Amino acid sequence: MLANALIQERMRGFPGRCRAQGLKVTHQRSAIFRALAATDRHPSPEEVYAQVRAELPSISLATVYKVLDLFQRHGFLRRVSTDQQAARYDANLAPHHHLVCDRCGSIQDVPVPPNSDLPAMPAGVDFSVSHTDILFHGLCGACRRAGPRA
Amino acid sequence: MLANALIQERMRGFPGRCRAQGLKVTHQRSAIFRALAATDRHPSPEEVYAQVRAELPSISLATVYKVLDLFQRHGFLRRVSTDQQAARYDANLAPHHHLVCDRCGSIQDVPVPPNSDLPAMPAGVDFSVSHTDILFHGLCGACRRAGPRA
DNA sequence: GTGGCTGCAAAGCTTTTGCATGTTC
DNA sequence: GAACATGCAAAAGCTTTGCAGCCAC
Repeated sequence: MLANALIQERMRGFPGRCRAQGLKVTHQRSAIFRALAATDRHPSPEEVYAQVRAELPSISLATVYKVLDLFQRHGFLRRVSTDQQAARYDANLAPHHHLVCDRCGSIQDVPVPPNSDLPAMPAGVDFSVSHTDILFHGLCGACRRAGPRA
Repeated sequence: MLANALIQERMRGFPGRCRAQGLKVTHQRSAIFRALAATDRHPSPEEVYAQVRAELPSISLATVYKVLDLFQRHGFLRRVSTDQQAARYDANLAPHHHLVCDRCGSIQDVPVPPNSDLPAMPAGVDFSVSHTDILFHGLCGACRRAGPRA
């Protein structure tokens, strides 16, 4: 669980930012955004749904999918690239990388060391980069200690 | 289409490498591996299936899935991390990064500049890294030229 | 009041599974 | 011949869609 101060920092201005983009502020949207702001575990839509249902028991999974997609298109969230089946979302918009455990599927944040550069694109490639994702694949501490076959 | 020399280079020793790992060499497996060795477009299972069917019309999609997974677990292929729905596979095992077009979904290889280092993991993080994926997201040349809304 | 949002249910796409048959070694 | 691989069909995820009713503005 994250510090309350960070959660409130992430929630600050949420209604205003929605309205600035022409989005209506509904209970469902606030609850979904709060569920993501309150964790650094990069939940899947199903996990967001489970979390939000505690607060809004009648919300539907379809709404969760629609809102997550909406938030992503408006830059409130990012979708984490992973080769897992289910999508994973991240409300941490500060620059950081990800550690993806290939056994249990957990995703941890890695802060970017202050003086580090992103890898450079070679000159002359016909592509305009909007975001660089860095994923370290391997085994998280718990899975590594669980042994080679657990 | 890739140069024949590169394709043959990638196919070289394929039967021996299978047997060395205790895998039987079937027509289906050879055709699937060749389909991936012959392209740098990182095809999805469905695309591999379409390609291989030209040669083996009776192959099933389930076999394609099983063999792609098998090859990945034995290190013959890598699965590209992307947030697209369908998996994408890559037979290029040389170090390289990927350009992922967020509009059309195409994936291009980027050679790693010779003197570049991978981003470092901060010390003290409890995670053992086996592979680092670097994904540049953005728009490919064709999509960018197609305009902001195409 | 109106346009946009939600909930529901159905459908769509991707992937996995169980099992009988066929193939490699 | 034994062990393993394939093909089929069914099922299991995950995600999207269409639409009637509801809600924020």
